[in-house]
Amino acid sequence: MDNWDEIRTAFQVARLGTVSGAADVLGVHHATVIRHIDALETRLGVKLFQRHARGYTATEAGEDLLRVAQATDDQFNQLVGRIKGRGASVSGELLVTSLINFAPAIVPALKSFRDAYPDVIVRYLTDDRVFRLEYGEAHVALRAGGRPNEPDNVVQEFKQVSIGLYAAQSYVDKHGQPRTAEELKSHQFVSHENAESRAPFYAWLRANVPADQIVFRSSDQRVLEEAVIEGAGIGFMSVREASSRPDMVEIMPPLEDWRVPLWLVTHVDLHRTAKVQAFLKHLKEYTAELIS
Amino acid sequence: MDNWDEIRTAFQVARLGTVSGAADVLGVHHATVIRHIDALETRLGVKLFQRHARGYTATEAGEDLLRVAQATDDQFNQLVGRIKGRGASVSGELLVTSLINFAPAIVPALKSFRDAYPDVIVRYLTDDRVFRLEYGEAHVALRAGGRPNEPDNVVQEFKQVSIGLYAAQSYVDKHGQPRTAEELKSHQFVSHENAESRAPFYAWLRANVPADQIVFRSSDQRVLEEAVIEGAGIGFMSVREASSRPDMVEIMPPLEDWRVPLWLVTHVDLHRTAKVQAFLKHLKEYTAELIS
DNA sequence: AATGGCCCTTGCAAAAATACACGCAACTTC
DNA sequence: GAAGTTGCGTGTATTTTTGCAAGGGCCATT
Repeated sequence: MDNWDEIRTAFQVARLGTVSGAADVLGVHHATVIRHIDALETRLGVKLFQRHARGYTATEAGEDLLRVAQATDDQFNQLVGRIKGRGASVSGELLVTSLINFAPAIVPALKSFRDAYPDVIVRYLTDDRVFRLEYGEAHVALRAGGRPNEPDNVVQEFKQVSIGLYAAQSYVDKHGQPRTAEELKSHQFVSHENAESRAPFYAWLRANVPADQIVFRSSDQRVLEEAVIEGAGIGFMSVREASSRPDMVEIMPPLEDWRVPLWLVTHVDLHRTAKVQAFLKHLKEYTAELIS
Repeated sequence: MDNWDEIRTAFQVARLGTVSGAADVLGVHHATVIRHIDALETRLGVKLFQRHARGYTATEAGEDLLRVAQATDDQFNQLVGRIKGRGASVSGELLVTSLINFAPAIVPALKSFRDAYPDVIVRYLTDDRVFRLEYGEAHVALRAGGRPNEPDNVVQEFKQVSIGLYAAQSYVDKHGQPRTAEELKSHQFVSHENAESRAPFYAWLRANVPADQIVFRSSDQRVLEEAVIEGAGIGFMSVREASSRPDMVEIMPPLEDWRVPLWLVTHVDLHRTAKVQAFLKHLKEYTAELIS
């Protein structure tokens, strides 16, 4: 059955009993209604209406169509109500994604958001791969590093994470605390597996510390943090993370250059929706206590 | 929600995930599909799909539409199946109408028809007024007298009822049996209330018997028959009806002129349907034993 | 019996929807 | 990485659909 519009036309004719009445309701010309009915009957090979001087009377087939189309009309009206309401209200699912590193900061924000909008079901996805907003994999993504520039994505600068150089108290007890840039070069370091990491603080490390002093490498940031905490060497850590731990020793004051910008990214098609806007607003207001 | 076709288009896009695929299924150009989606989204004010290089991915609203439209598609397909099946098979209601006089003849035919087609529900309507086929009041009408000539009605000649002039044995016992036309004029007659009745045998009566000899009148044919049977006077009765009663005396042999033609009338919109055709065929085959 | 109103029907012109064609971007494969 | 495939986006021409207006039938009322 192609051409649902003809069914809709026939529905109104069956409901109202006249072609003229249906034409008025549908906002089209009488002739159009007649042509729709004729086309539908021809395609079905069955008369849907009996024509007479006072209008159109539905046959059994027409009555059957009336019942089905009435249900359809109701369903569609409800659908439109839901869709329009969904656009205006904050409900349904909210898919947020980030690197796993940000989970400790994001999760409380999500919890708080859910408290504010109990109709929302939160799904927070983390993975090493970058989720593709344009495939509908996420509504909001938190990205770090260089400004994302995918087309069709709306990018907002969110915050900058201050990064400092730290060692565990146990490391300092054992190896001493470097005081000058020259002393640094003889210390042991923890760093990222990928030597060409684009992060500015890793670039700084490559420039200021011999490669053979980097004694512990991993591809996972959480592993690197653990290594520093365990005293395996000197390494980078967010200021916020380090200050929440009692036994971290700041080796150098954080440099401007080391700061990592964070970006909130949404797909352009979803950016305007009330739900996404509400979440972005909530996240920014929550920001005071935010981000490791 | 106007434009159900756009919902159908969106349904296929949501189902298949690509505009091109939907266009193939729908048998239209992919540009048409894009325009439908754009129009629908503009009207709703909500994005139904996220566009990306691999196709279209449904948003929440799109998913909702998909579910509703899938149900609608199923409903419509079932509807088409029922309607086409109804056209081809013999089922549903069959509305037959006639004057009450023919009930004794019609009812057995209807019974036999129902035995042959058990899926049919028979409704047999009788009334003094003429049922209007064009309003869908009946599928098949049995009419007597002059050939019906309403437009849009298909008229078939069915049978002719032979009418004779009869009296009850009790009447003959009391008043004797007239042998000549002259003797007839002094007998008592039962006739129709409406003196101008167009039936040819009543015209004959008016021409051959003085009005004041018509001593019993009624507007109901069944009453007139009862009157004749009770011996109230001489009256017309179908040959078949009279011959089924033992105590009827034929006053005159039936004249050619008195024969009443019967007509089977159907509305042109219904005449071609299998159900009506089956009934007409059945009725004609049943005709051997038919019609009082 | 005549008349006005309502409604359907049909030919023709205008308008709208559609197909076509080309361009572009992303992904796949060799 | 270069060529091929797939799929979307948009301007233009064509086809289809629609609106218009005149015609005719039926019904109810006068």
